[in-house]
Amino acid sequence: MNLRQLHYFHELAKHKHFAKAAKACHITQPTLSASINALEKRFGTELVVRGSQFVALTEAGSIVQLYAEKMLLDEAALKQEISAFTGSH
Amino acid sequence: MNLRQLHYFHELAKHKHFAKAAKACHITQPTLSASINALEKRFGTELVVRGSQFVALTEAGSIVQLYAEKMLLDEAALKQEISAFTGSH
DNA sequence: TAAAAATACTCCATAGGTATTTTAT
DNA sequence: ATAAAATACCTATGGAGTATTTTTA
Repeated sequence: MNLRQLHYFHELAKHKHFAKAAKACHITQPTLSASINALEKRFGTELVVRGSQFVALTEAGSIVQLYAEKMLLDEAALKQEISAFTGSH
Repeated sequence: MNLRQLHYFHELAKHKHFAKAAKACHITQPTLSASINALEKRFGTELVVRGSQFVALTEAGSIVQLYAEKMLLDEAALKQEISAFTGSH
């Protein structure tokens, strides 16, 4: 599990479409698929329901989404604080 | 920037000693050094003061430490929630 | 049958290690 | 002199891509 995977997962949860999420992440669809698969393997549970008209999150997926959002906001805030710091010196 | 780097950094901030922190992370000292260097390069600022009797954090390093602690706790909580979830089904 | 995701590969970047050197006590 | 961190080098894993196949609406 890493922040990149959480970012990709968050975009997938938002778009509910692998190819569109991949485009938003500036990567290809197979790369996004592989990343989501790796995350599911790591957690030992499926995070998305595949094969229907739209992609839905599983219960576990919803939990991941909540934490992903929070942690990605923290990541952005940290980068912001550090860049502001370096900029002022 | 990734969670692994934040974990290593957090252990370094705790131990104030590269070799001891590396041991706590179950990696070697050069690997920890490289990871910290990569983090500093990414942020464009030094995070630790080197070359004295003890390792101190820079101002930027203190900010990183705060976020690292928070994000690592979130990571642990997420893993916990997911494992509890998978365990119950 | 068309679109969406999965699969099968290939390639490169980076995280890891061991051995060694440099640098301060 | 010794201990701590840096550097040099090598290896392996994993994240990226392209091309293709499978699947389902």
